[in-house]
Amino acid sequence: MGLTKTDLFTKEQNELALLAKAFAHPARVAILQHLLKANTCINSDLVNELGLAQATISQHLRELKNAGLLQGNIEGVSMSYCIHPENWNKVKDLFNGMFNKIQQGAPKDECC
Amino acid sequence: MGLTKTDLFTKEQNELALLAKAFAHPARVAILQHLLKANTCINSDLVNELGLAQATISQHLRELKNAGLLQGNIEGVSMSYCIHPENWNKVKDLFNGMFNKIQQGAPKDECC
DNA sequence: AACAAACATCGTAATAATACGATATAACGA
DNA sequence: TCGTTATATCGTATTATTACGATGTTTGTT
Repeated sequence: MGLTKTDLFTKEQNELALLAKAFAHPARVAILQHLLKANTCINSDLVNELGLAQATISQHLRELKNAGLLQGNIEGVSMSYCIHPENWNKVKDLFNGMFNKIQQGAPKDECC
Repeated sequence: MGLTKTDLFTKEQNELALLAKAFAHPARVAILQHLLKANTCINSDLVNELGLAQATISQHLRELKNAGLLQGNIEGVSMSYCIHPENWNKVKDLFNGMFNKIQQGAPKDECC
């Protein structure tokens, strides 16, 4: 036990869950929000900004990159990160595909 | 260590992360998708639908309820769950507030 | 070449999440 | 009342996440 049963679910369900997991830590939300403002940043910017250790920031950046939300470019001695625009919009559409499935004028006493 | 440093982040960042965590498991995504279609369901529906144990489904339902995404009503001997419409729309707006902050016509070589 | 700056990765301790059997509770029907 | 049905909760084994010091690697500088 303790292991998510991935095979029980659809590809879309697993994909959505993995993406949500990328957003599921305040440090990663903070990194994304910082990037939305600043466009670009490096590891040490975030260490100063957030107050977490360098190794911790690096780990969060890797997870965001693995999820496809960020891309990184070598910029001299440092690593420049930014949001991956295409993927960002795909993720946005994927979430909204779910968010918008709700019936707005739902029958009043259908449920709760 | 191993404990998220909530105090380092803003209220919004922590709130977004908590909500994302609710979406961060394929079983919970599946439950939400089922509810978007069926409007209403009970625990045992989901046990049949998803193939997880009753206790596991109950646990996932509680997490979705705690996150404010679901509401539940006693319906005779069973518990009827549905999506919480107001909160659902609030969550949608919260996520889109982030998703839409990206500059669409971003400068080409600004970053990556 | 030697040093510094910027990161990534490793190792690991602490904590959280996942899954489910077992058990408790509450409502309905015979 | 007694049994059945539907769930919630408890306990717990397993796995995943989080955080950071230590160390390695790469690039630029003197």
